[in-house]
Amino acid sequence: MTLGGFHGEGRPDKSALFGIFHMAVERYNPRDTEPRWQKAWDEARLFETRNDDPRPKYYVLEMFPYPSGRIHMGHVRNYTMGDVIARWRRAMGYNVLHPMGWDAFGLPAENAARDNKVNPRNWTYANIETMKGQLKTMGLSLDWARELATCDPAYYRHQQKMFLDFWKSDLVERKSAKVNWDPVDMTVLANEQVIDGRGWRSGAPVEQRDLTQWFFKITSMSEQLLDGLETLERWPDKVRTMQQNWIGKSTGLAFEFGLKGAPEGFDSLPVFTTRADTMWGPTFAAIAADHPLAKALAQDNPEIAAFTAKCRAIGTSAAAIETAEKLGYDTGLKVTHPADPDFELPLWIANFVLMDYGTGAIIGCPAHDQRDLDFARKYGLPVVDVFKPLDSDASVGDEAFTPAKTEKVRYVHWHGEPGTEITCQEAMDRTLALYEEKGWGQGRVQYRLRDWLISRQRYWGCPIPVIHCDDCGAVPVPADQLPVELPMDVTFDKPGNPLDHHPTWKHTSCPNCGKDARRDTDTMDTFVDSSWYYARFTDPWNETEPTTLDYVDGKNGWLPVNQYIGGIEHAILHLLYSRFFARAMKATGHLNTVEEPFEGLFTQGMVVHETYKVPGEGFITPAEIRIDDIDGTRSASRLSDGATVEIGPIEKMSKSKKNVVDPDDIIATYGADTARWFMLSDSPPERDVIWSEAGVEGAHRFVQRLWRLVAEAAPSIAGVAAYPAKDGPLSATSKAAHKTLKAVGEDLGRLQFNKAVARIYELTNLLSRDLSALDEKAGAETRAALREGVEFLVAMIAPMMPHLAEACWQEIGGTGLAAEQAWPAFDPALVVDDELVLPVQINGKKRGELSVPADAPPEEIEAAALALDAVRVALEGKQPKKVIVVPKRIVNVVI
RNA sequence: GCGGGCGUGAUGGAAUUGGUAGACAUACCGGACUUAAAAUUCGGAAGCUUUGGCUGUGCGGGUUCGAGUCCCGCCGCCCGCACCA
Repeated sequence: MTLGGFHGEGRPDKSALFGIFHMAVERYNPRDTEPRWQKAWDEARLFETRNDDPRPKYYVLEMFPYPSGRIHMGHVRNYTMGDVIARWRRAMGYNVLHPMGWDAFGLPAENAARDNKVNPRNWTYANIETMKGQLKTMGLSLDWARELATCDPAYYRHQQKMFLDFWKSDLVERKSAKVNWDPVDMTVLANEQVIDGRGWRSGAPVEQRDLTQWFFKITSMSEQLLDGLETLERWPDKVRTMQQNWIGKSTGLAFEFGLKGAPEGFDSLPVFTTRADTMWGPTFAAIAADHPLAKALAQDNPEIAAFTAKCRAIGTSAAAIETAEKLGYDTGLKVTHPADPDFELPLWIANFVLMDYGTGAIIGCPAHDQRDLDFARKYGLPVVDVFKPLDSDASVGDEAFTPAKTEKVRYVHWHGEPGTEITCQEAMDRTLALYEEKGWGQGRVQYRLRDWLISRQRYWGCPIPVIHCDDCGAVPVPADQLPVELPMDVTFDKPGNPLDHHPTWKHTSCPNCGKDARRDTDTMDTFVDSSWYYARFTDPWNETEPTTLDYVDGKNGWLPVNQYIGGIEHAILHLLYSRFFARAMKATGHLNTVEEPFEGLFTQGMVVHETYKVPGEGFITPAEIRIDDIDGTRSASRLSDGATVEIGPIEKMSKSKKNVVDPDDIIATYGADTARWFMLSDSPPERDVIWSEAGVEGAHRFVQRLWRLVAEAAPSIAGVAAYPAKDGPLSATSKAAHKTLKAVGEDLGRLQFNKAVARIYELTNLLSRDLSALDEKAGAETRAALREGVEFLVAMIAPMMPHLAEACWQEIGGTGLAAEQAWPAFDPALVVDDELVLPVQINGKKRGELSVPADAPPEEIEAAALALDAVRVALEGKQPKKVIVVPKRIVNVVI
């Protein structure tokens, strides 16, 4: 299972050397040819895109990488898919924008700086250099002239400007809030970056802290972000659903309880409920442990203080929440119902009420809410049925009655006539109308989405361009002082924020009053950087503005991105932030019209690989082992000493499992085309692909086979004009070629690369039979038809295996570069069959076949089917009950 | 718990959206070539079978002339969200 071996040197194999079969054709040697073609593309500047090109535009973008050091197989898969689309659209006549850049800010650079005493900037740029070199070996058709790095002041100066513009437009806010603190990364995190109560990078349980921080007011666009999802027809439903859930819209009734005996300043208690129809069934009210009223009560009641402390101690982790029992503390206070001041309820503090959602206070209606019921049963609170099923008079036991809102029920305890049978929705609507009319409450829309916390107590990020003055407060850095650049002389030897530790950087004067003042030492969340890079690519040369309105969107502009490709892990984070940013940029004049930045989104699956373990020692890499397969039983051993190796489960490639395959090794051994072809074959692109040595070998065999096929045929078809065979023995081949061309185009349009690959295999199998029969005696028509077939094949592989396509194109004497050739047009007349083979069924089971002209009338087909031997035998001279003829599909004789 | 997706040979997966199930590939087996292997090339292969067929797309029903595909009920796996009032 070594990656080196016999392929590497590209020496011709023996059969070719001795000319056993056809003329001697040397093995295709990608290591030699691929760099040559890459150079040819560069010199021809084929992939540099002009903004003023009049052809229709197509913008293909893959999520740009974090410069971690080296590219991995996930990048190879992602960028191969994007490149296929880019090259194919180019061949279709579009002016294609296909740029690449670097998501270059982030914590790993700081960790590297701390551990290896290097500057984060130098570390980052060194990684960019390496990875750019790796991407170049993949043969991607990228416009490197537009390359950008988010850590470049030339980029982040515009981000600082937009931050200030957003602030002016009331889209930014500095506020004190309970925030997520990651104790390992020593910074705050946005809600979206906390997964199961842990930091998304560090995995450490986050703590809640009250801090004053900068927020983007993404909640001001909740409704637009939700509505916009409807328009994203070329997004996966899964991602749309996830965003919908994240925004979490709910509609209901907002009202206020009256408060009796509460501390000074607490006259009423605002509450939100989605079940207005249950307003006559509550038996208690409850507030969160962090509710201001609970805090006030805790101040002079040690028991309450102890209880609220206990609630907080349970923590926020998923496991803790799942096992947590409902806990409550009766405050002794009473609340009064908005519709009837004499209707009093006890006020509890309960651990299952969240301060983050709604108002942090609930109305407890046990009969129709499971949580409330559990709580009521535990503390012996009454349970009052508001409505019952139509067919039963039973009261609620230990299971709350929570029918769908559209279900009709019988209301027994509400403001209307008892016994009314209506749907819950109807009852809610009526209650809401009544409450609004009487002034007891109002309809309200509630969202789960929180504002986007962007402050990070880190060094390697975009500085927040704000100066804090004791007299003037937070003051924007004046435009002529932008960018606020990061200092280079920083140390990472003590924990915390290096910008804060820097001896001089933060000290400045107030732009307003001139007094001594301090710079904001926080930097922006790196998701801010990636929220607008797609717009910057449209004119990265603009020094004065983030975008150039003529080019960014609108009539002659690029946005929205026509096809965006990346991992599902950004379903909420990056994609939601970017959608917000586009709207904010439009609101501040940095975009003309576009609100949705990504018209088409594709989320590709992961690259996974078997894991290997030496018992007692741990994981080892695929390169260190060999696999033996004896009668279908696979076993593995270590190359160095023959030790037994356990073959473990297939998992996402990761350093810790050591199941990674280095793209450099693969490209050095097999070439970029093999790696690209393998990534596109077999697995549907949205699913995980299992990287296997056998699979790569198979892909490589096809590269060699196709090359041999074309090279051997070249002398016979070079200089021949391509023309399809309309009749004769080759007409079937020509038809297959045109059909394949049509189908592959359709597959590529839907990003179904695996299907396109399978069709190309089929055509190759067909052509190889015809080509091996080709000799000097072949007629002009045969040569023309085969020439066309080969040309189609080259055109179809060109987006996927661009180097091999160039080599083949050159071999058959094509002019110019394959990368510049137009996608061929199929002949509509050749993709329809004039003779069809119809399956003939008897009672739904296939019993024969029938060859008929495509335009044969159904009666004729029926007659022919009935004349078949198999049918005649089955009929035994009787009449069929029914004969179904589905044109171009099937005949079914029912007996 | 809620929401979404999936279940097809040894394996990855096709199946024109209700019309020949298993395309194509991987692995495997056999022939040719070779001293031998690799490479190449040709061929085989869902299962059972009394050779006429029968069974077969997680399981059980249903609709239909016809179901991998649609409907109902289960089972299993994956993903997302979750004490969201």
